[in-house]
Amino acid sequence: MKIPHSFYLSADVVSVSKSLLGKYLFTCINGLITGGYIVETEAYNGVIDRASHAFGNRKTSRTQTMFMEGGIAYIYLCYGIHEMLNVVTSVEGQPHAVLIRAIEPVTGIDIMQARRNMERVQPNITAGPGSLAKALGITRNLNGISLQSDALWIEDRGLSFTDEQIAAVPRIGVAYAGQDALLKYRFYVKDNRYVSKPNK
DNA sequence: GTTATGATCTCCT
DNA sequence: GGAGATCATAACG
Repeated sequence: MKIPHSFYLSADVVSVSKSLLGKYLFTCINGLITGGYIVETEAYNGVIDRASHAFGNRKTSRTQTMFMEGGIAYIYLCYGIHEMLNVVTSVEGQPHAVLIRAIEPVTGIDIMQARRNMERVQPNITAGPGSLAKALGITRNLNGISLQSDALWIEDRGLSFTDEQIAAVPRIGVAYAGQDALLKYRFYVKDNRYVSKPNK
């Protein structure tokens, strides 16, 4: 059921980002399984992408996870508050990653609701990378974990979308990246309630 | 050692 | 529509 390791070794992070739409993402934290299918992603295209932490081949203790072989998770803290989940792709030495921005919840919705302190289930329970990580119980101690593990993994259950159902637009929150901020590296399923709203 | 800032979200007006 | 939260990271001295 888990997507094979070879899937993540593709050199084309943009097409992997697109392919991940409709795939099922799960976590098992403290024995609690939560997950759903991915409806929004963004591609971070290695050393030539100004929006990427690894731009210019910048190797630091934080970014070393991105330089490892694909098929693992890159998780980091942003704005001092939010954990972000990325899927590392391509071969060792190529710091490509896909930011998972939103899922449509399927499994363990009550658990996600409790983690988010929400009285009612609303679409924004898993819309946006920070919310998504919180709902799934993802923290930095999962940084570098294999996607073949039993704590964090992605499955293919046969769901997929056509090009007409997928929108490609510029990424969110990367205005500092100059020209690269214009690249259409954000992909989402049109008309899905769980896609994050652009914050402005 | 110090400082500026961010792949964001929530609450307030 | 806008500001505050809150801290690891990276660049600089």
